[in-house]
Amino acid sequence: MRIGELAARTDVSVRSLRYYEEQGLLTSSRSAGGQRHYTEAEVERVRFIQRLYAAGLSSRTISELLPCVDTPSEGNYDAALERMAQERNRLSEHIDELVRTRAALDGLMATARAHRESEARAQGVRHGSGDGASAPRVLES
Amino acid sequence: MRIGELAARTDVSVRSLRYYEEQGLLTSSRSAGGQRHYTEAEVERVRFIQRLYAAGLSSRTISELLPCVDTPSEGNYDAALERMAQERNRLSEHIDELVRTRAALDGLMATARAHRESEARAQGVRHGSGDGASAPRVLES
DNA sequence: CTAAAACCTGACATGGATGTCAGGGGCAAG
DNA sequence: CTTGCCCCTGACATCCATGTCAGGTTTTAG
Repeated sequence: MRIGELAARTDVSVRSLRYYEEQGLLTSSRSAGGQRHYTEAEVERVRFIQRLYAAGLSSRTISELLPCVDTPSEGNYDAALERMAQERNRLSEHIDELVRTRAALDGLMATARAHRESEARAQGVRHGSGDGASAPRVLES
Repeated sequence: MRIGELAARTDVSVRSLRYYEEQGLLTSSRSAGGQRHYTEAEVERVRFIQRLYAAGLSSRTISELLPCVDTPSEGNYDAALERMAQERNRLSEHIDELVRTRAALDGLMATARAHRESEARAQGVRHGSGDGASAPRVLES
């Protein structure tokens, strides 16, 4: 398939696909006229690349990882494994942090709801300035 | 405390703290000479801001959320709640994606280990070209 | 054959958080 | 007062994935 179709099927812009190739993350065969051609396999590969990007890996890191996927050969196992383990850790930490943030957000929402309801209970209150209470303490880790 | 101390205690650069203020995420009182002064409360606030950044919220989004934390008043609850719910979803999706990516990484590592061992078993093999097997299929979602 | 659609390369633009530098004050200790 | 350290503003730099535009070629449909 040509680049446009790959782009459509992966929801990644044509621009980005060319960029991936520039960064050595993706390869293509070329037609006589110089146009890029891809096989089905590239669809998954692009999705995988996107996933790694979403995980916060830089294209340089990705390009260090992919050779191991491409051409498993003795040389790159150890280095790649270490690299992957390292990124796995980073990723886990990041996930934990996001989970904590989500919890904080939940706390914030709960507090907001509670405040809204207490305000609703005290009907006919003075408008516009709330109750003057200090900010809800939802910021702790 | 002055900005340098806040920076040290939150592990956020002085530059960034000023930037937060510029974006309306943080306020400070000023000394006669114009220097920023902060209270203890700001330490937690900065940490919270960092957390939201880490969760992928933009400073604009954060600044839409924080007023609710600061001055809970009728007007901003509904909007802020909706906003928070929305960001919570984004966050959850993001987390799921990262978890999937981590799983994919685990698969990759397992495959790499397996290959290394199978190569170790077949001792004295020709060096440098692996076994010519096609790339491990670890890319599925 | 021709026109439209898709592709090519190369270059410059963007956004967002942050780094960094310049030139000038504030403030405490000696 | 002076020295040293921290602070101020403003501006420009950087990184990185993408967007976008220009000018030209290839492919495909009619």
